[in-house]
Amino acid sequence: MLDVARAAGVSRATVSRVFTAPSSVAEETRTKVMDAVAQLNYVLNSAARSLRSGRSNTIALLVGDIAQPFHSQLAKAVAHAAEGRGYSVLLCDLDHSITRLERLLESLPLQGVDGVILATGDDIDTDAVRAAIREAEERDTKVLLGTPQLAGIATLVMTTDYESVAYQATKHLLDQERWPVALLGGGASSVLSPLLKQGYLRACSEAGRSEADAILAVTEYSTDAARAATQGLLSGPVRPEGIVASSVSVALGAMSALADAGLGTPGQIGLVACEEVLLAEQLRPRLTTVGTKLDLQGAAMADALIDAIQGNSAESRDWVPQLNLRESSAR
Amino acid sequence: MLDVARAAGVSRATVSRVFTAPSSVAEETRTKVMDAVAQLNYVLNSAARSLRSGRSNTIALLVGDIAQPFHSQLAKAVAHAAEGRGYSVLLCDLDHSITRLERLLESLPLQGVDGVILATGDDIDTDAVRAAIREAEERDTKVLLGTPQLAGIATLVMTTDYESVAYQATKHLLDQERWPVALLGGGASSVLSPLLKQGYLRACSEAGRSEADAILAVTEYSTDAARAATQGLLSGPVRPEGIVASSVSVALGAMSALADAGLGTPGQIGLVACEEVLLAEQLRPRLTTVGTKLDLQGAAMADALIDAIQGNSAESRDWVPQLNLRESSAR
DNA sequence: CTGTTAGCGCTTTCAC
DNA sequence: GTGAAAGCGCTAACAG
Repeated sequence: MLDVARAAGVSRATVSRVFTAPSSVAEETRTKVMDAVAQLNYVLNSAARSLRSGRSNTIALLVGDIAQPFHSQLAKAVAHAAEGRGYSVLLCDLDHSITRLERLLESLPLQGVDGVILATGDDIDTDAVRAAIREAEERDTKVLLGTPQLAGIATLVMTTDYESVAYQATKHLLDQERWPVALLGGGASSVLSPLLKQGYLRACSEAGRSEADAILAVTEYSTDAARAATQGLLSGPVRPEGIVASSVSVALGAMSALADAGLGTPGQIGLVACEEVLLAEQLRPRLTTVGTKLDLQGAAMADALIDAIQGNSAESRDWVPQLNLRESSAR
Repeated sequence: MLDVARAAGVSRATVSRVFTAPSSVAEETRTKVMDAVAQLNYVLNSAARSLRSGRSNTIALLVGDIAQPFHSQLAKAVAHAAEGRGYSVLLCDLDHSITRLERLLESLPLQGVDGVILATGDDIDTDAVRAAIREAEERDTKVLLGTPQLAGIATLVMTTDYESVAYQATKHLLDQERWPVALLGGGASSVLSPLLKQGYLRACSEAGRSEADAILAVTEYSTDAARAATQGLLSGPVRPEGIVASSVSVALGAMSALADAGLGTPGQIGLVACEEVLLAEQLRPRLTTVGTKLDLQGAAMADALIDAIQGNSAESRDWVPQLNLRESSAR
């Protein structure tokens, strides 16, 4: 830095200012410095910068499972938005482990990340997590929650309205005169389950169907479990004409079971998944979904978090999902 | 740190040594320090540490497209292995842009990452990339290449033998007495294409099929393009009895076209994909693949890179893929 | 608008 | 086996 300063005939402080507060430096001086920087191929040392300023220009992205399309698409959007604003993204895969989450939430702020995005559908409401989030915020590490849980506790929340997701999915099938319609998924590990159930039941009752006739096929969020559950449904006393799958994995299980039962062709049993991912377009039949645009939502998450970090006002937001009509629910 | 030192009745230097070279500190002193650390809830400041030591305990993972299952599964494995060794992972999505790659390769080493894993199948052989890798190595930032390209240039290379992938996939179909067998995919943007083609042709010629009878259905690596290409194949003069799809996306396109043509049921046209991902198990028909175990390969990548960073001997390796027999190629 | 100054918290010789 | 001392490269008051 001293070399640059000398080459430009200024002090190191001025060189620093050119990077941190360009507007506070005279136009002319700035160009001189920039020239010297270019000439000497100078780059700021980020470690020194972090040490001195207390900011690392790094955010951590914590996801339930990066191998899931939903999370990897979200990660992509977050990474691009962050890069655009000069931030690096630390990838932390929780692998559905709450212990790991607690550990990360405790260590990351001390590690020096400026912010954390927490995106998972898993149940994470423990004392340790609450305490860690509170501590993080006290240490001036901003936390953005991408889950309906713990909403009050973090400065920023950016969730999807999952009640509406299931409502729209169910209503769509009911509007096609399908009945019964089953809700598939909703294992206890996910905090989305009760929300999806609410939306499902609301659509049912609005359509004049009693709760007693509703079919809640509770199953874990794995494809295998969902396939088995669907098989049970198909061979049960009342075969559903529509299925609302709580995730894409679950929908894949349902599709398998339908295909095995010779019901794979669109038009017979309607299927809607409660997540919008690229894969939906690549399957056959193409999968109807209800969900938000992940690229927009991910970018908004990064932007909001970085705004908060930089002291700009940032707004929490509840995202309204949309129906993406495709073949799997064609009439 | 001073607090800890005082509480333990030692100097700051000793506290530091407890973290950096525990074996150089007397057993007794070490426990005293550890106790003080626990008591005071002390954590090393990573920025200061990086500044002073010149190491950041951070590696960057550059992937062609994190939204692709192949890359997100790899990322998961890398993240876990790195975490286990005390390293953080910076996620960089190239989004298939070589400009972005060049920029990252130039900036990351200066940013202070200790190592870089570059995993993409795209063609990245430009002067700028070669220069950037060389410079990175000169700056003591280790580079691990997860691509068959530029092999000589980086200290570490960890590739999959894609010639063998296509060879095995093709041979598997030929062994089932299927003919003709088409190779689907292989657009010019991917450096894997020529390797896959080689393996495919080798299997054909070993089975006594002449190159003239081979079917190379060149298409981009997108599902839509692959579907169209498969449709062309099915309505062409010689309908193939087997298809080797160069990626899962391509295989999805082929599956769509087969389903549309009423050939979706296993047993009619055999399909094998040249990547092993979790999704293969979730589809119906389940997709036969040839590929390596991504969790092992990703972990090995992280381990090798970190070994190299830490000055331990690290070995490059060419991974031998395996056939994962599933329904899509059932007889 | 620019320079001076005083560290940020840690590691690492070098003595002892 | 441990301590003293000297910075790593940068930023942020504070003057001017």
